[in-house]
Amino acid sequence: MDLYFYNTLTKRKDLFKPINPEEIRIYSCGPTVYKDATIGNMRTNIFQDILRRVLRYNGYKIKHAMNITDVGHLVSDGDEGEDKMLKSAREEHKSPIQIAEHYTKLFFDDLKSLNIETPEIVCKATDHIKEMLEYVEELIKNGYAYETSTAIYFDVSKLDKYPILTNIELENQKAGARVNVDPEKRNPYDFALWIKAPENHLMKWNSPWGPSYPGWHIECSAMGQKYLGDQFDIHTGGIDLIPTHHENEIAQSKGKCEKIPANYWLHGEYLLINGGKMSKSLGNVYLLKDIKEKGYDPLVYKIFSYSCHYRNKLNFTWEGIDAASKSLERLRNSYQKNLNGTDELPEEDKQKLVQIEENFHKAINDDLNMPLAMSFVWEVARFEKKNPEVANLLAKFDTVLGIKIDEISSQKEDIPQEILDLVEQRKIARENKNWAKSDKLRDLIAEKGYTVKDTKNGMELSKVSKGTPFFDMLQ
RNA sequence: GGCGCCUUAGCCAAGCGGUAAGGCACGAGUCUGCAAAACUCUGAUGAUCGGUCCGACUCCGAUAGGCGCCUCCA
Repeated sequence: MDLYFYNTLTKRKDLFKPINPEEIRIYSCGPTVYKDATIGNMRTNIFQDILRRVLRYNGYKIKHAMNITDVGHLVSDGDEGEDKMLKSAREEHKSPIQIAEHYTKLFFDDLKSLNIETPEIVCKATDHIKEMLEYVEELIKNGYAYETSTAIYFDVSKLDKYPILTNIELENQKAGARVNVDPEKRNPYDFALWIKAPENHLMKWNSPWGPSYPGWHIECSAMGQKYLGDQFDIHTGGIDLIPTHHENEIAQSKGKCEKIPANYWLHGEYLLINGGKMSKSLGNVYLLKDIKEKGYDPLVYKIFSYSCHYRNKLNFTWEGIDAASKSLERLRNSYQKNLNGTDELPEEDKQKLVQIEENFHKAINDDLNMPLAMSFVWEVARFEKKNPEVANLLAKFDTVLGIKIDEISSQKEDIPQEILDLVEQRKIARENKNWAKSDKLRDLIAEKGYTVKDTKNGMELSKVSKGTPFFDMLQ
């Protein structure tokens, strides 16, 4: 089945044609590990995960590289200011390496919680200083870079066209309006490839230009080329990376080998909080931890993100999380019911399932249209006949969704004896048709964080955790 | 100043030039001692105005409101 991606490079949906159908090569701009990853960052990681899963659903093998930026970007100014890694290090009284290790671990913990696959290649910037230096030297050799008293700059005027990802005319831009432009730069839009370190700079390496450290964009170019080659299939990142980071990666690659590094550039939109941007100053930054602490299964956030296309802004609200929580619970419920279902599936129904699967496949292949795909997931989840074949289809869909649809809630032995006693008492009360006592016990159990329900098959007990179904049957 | 995006039922949110997917919530019902769960049913003419067209939510223009980028940011 044809696969389409909206390509920032061409500004339209393009049919996906792999360079080598045997292996799709992808590069994703990963985290800068100097602070907690927010749920906004995670939205982008979820989008990248869906991309992987959809490619695999289509039978492709993948070689996916993601960088860990452990030598900081600059804090604020164009090419100056304190390094972010160093700032965190100073504030938290740790070494830059400790900071990087700490936040790298937290980042991967979040990915794990969200059932996001780890890329085949995870590469740290500080492990590739040599490759970066070689890259810069080559740019100088090719005439695309020059040295000033403070840095090595990329000369954008040497390119046939800059920028190419956006339609802006540089003359109309207010370069330097908010940032002081280094007077030694040849063009205001020249960016630093390599920066000469001040005396007391913590992270620095020896180079032909003395103790110094890399600029922001060079790491992705160097590592992308090392692991995926001069040209690979797909490059991804957040939408904010378009005008600067990705533009400059393209510039670097053109300067080095006259090629645009990737054929398809996919960008994920922002997550909004109450209709606006998430920012520390507004105090509306949420972490995955915050969602967990409210008792939600972290995968609830994943479902939540499927309600909106990755190229549209998604507004985060707790109401939305609550809705997603119900959805996750119901989908898992449906899976279990179908797994244990004994309804016959007539040929007609089997045909229907085949048709729905095709619709699902078409939706995910149309630029990862998850909201539409979810509507077909629901069609299956709400299928009238309950049969393991229906469960199998849900499981197949879950290879894309990654919501652990086959997960059931905690085991009986996790339930405290106190609760089990109350349940037993209630059972006796019900047998004696003492409804008043029975209801009172149910309230008491609820107060202690458990929910008890009466079904035809007996009582169901579950911990009140949001997103997991009620499947602890107590006979 | 420049570039760009968005506005669909209470909320979240798709597709589509030919009379609006889905999820959550609400309401009604089936079931149940009750409740819960499950299942069934139920709602929008598409920010406003104008144009093109046999026909527009879907194209074009204008207006209003909201948002993003041009600086580090997913």
